[in-house]
Amino acid sequence: METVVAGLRRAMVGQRIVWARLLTKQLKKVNPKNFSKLVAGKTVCAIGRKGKQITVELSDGWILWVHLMMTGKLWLLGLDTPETKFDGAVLELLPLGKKLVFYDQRRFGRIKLLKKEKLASLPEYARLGPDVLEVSAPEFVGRIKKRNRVIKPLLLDQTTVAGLGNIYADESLFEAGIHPAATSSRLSRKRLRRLYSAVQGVLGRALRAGGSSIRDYSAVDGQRGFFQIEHKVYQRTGLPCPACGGKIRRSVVGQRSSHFCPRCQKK
DNA sequence: TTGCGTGTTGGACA
DNA sequence: CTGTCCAACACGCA
Repeated sequence: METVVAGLRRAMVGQRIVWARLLTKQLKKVNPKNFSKLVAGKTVCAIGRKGKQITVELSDGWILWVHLMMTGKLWLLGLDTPETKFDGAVLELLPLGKKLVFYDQRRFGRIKLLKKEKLASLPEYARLGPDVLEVSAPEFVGRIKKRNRVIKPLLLDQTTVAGLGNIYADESLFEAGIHPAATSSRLSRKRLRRLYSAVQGVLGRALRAGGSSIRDYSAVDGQRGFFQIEHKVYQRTGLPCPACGGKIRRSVVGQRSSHFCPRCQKK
């Protein structure tokens, strides 16, 4: 996410949108036919991110808000790149000479067009806890400690902390030696501080490696597979634990698959 | 052929 | 407050 946003920011800020097209019917208040009229001629003045939500701020105070969900992508592609049936929105940028494409195979992703001052009251935005890359250790520990929930789903709950997904949650819990089904309120502050360090360490390494952690995740230019992160437990069911050599197990916790080492990770 | 699993979230319901 | 089930959707894979 952060890598995607950084790439978009580098390329898009200051660019003028000369043409746009909306192909999804998601924007109930915006007629697809008027979409281009609403955004064309505007300049991109900033790209923001909180948790997994991305904002493209335009020069007239409107914001294009995007959540990529499972399979959404934001790509900067050559103007001659053919359209696909999974393109949800397209913005043509000059003088860059590329188009920003919101591509989403499974169509879970969401986009909205709203005034800047309405962002804070957007329910899904207002709900978010502090961004995981900005939260302090004491706040992280406090927010988890005061809840009485299974730790893995609590980490995935974006109101706890915004930005953690299934892969990094599994990797972080492994790094911290905490079982995904452990109860949040029963974890000692010491272990939660260790979890905080693990989260920051895992995310820091991922960022330094270029951000992508999965096979078909792609950089903004659509090139794929450049930066592969070695997962220690995620989708390594049955393989040896990198720490103790025991078998990594998979179980479902809070309706999401979880990968962990039963020997290294305790409740 | 069929069913399962996949990076996410929100709503209904107990 | 907490947990569970399901839905949105397309596709790879055994």
